[in-house]
Amino acid sequence: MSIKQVAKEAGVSIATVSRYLNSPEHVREKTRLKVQEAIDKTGFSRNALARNFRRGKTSLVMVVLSAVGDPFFSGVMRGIWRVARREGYSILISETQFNTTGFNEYADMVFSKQADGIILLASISPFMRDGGAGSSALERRADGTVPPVVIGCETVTPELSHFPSVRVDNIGAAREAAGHLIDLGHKRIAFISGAHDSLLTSDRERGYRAAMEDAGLPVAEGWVQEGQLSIDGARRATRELLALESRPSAIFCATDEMALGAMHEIRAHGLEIPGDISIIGFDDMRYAATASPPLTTIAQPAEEIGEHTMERLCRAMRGDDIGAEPEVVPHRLVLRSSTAPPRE
Amino acid sequence: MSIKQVAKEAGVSIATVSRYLNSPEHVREKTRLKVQEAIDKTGFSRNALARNFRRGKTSLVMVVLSAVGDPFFSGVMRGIWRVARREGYSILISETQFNTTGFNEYADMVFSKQADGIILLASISPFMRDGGAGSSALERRADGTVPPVVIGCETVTPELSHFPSVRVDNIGAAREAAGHLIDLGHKRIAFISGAHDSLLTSDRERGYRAAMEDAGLPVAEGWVQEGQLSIDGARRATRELLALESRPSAIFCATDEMALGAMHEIRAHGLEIPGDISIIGFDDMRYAATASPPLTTIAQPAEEIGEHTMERLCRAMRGDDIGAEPEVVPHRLVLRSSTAPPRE
DNA sequence: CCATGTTATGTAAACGTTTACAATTAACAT
DNA sequence: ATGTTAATTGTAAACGTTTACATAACATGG
Repeated sequence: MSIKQVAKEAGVSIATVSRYLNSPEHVREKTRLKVQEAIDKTGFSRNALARNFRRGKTSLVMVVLSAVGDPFFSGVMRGIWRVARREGYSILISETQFNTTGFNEYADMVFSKQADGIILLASISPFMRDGGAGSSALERRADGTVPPVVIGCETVTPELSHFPSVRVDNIGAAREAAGHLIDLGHKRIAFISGAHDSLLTSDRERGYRAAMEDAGLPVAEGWVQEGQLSIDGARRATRELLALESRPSAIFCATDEMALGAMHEIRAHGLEIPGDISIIGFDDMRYAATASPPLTTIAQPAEEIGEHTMERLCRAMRGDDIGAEPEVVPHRLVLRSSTAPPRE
Repeated sequence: MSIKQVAKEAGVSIATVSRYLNSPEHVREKTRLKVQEAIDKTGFSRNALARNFRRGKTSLVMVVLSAVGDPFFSGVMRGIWRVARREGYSILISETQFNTTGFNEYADMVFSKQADGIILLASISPFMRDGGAGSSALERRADGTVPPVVIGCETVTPELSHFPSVRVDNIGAAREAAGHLIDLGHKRIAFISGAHDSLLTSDRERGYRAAMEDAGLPVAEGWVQEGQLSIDGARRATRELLALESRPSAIFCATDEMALGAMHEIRAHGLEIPGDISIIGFDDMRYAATASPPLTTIAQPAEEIGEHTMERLCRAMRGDDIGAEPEVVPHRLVLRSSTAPPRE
């Protein structure tokens, strides 16, 4: 079962077996054969627990996301996996969903050697939730050590700005999305954001507001609604929007997920898309194209984001200094059929 | 940094510190205070690597699924997480997507202590891909040890039938779905399956065929198409179906994902759903309700499946004998607007 | 104050690797 | 042969915990 048995079986020392496993080129052909034979015979498989312990690394990377089900994240994940596999890492996933795990609890994971590094894809609180077990990683950085963390596709709060990120230019992209509606001739444009504390959508809201301002258009009372990043939330938000006396002729949803909800609600009211109301989303997730009508949206290069994020993290884990600058990847406006000039 | 430093700082032995961490009730109040103080002062956080090594368990469970993005799986994951968190496990996720990792490579993960147990949500090959590094877990079972594995929502091949599963009655449910179409008066009913080697959908196909046979309806040449479990695959399959001279008036898709693709293709041909063609899916994933028209489908209790699977695995990891019987959870036909009586 | 039982703490071994260093062997030129 | 160097193998310590066992401290009742 253990290296020791194999050594005995092969008539060599445990060091030789270990070497055979780690650098076979350093053991003589003849010995190699003996050892391999012993391994086959004993059915040995090296204890990863002991190995990782001895080497002081877990070979695990923790990925924190808000919802596994999100089709956009799944693209990012695929990119992460690709390089993880190449670099010999396994991926540990944590969903923040309802619980309010703070940043420090994740940082602690690397200090307590549960993972070698962390990728943050979700908005998490930069502060620890009170009552934590006396561990405060953010402060412990005083030791000089910063846990290897990379933030993918997420706006960074000032407190977390020590860490690098890989993302799209959310403000610019949102500006472009709103700009598209403005170019079509829309004047009454609403915005469905995430939650008020979601960093993810706050930059997009900023872009929306900037575009409106640039065009000299007002953002009327009630035109910015929270959609909770969910389908149902977006339906509620849309209902509010449709009840407004200055009902918008176009809605910019901060995520495709919410756009789907909005479209559903609009149809439920017997209105047409894009005839009565235009809709534009953000993410270009898998189901955007099969929506009816197919959804106009901003595409993010999900896999690329994943790959770059993981690559950067790998460098950080190797000990390289990767700085704290955000890496901006290109977005793209994807024109489909959910947007059109306003009717009037 | 280590327990040793804390011990020195607190003026106690390392055993006491360890006990303080694992069973504080066994250390005197006064000592507890000293130790806690020392921990705070040194900023100690216990090395999980060493701990797991010593205890011989990883506290990790590997979940194998075909695609993270699948909204149905994400429901299952949520259930798994809930009990994982409660039982102190973290979740390692592996996506089979393109690579053909076989069962043995996963079984090896528990023998090599990379994970304590495995949950299989995807169809994987029961055999090892050749060229594996001399490890054959399936044979090593001769040692009497069976790695703790539970199969969720998946039909089991004979080779894997040593392992328990938690799933819906796929045959019965598919029968019900096809039956619904038959009850509506459809006679020409097509079926879009997964891949030919996908265990997932083969039972559903069986149910479909059984229902057709029961009703004395023929399954004409070309009425069963492979949709590759993907949107695009389903679009291609649907295209084939629409080109048939005996064009079906209803299509039963083995998954909602494919149903979305089918609907998209049908609309692209200028046909109406359910007017010209009825569609029924399977899974009741999140986006089924927001499709246009909302999709009639078979709902599976995703979270419940996840919970039960994980619970059973926990028992297995604890060493209990959990048998190999499948646990069948209830499904439910969800009537929405994508099905209607045939026009003629 | 002693005997006794209970509870708290310390000592030291163990878990299965990896790896620095020492020791041996092989290879080769003299 | 003999020395010199390089390649291979062995010895043993180390990694940070947990835990069985031994010991010490304390409390209780006589």
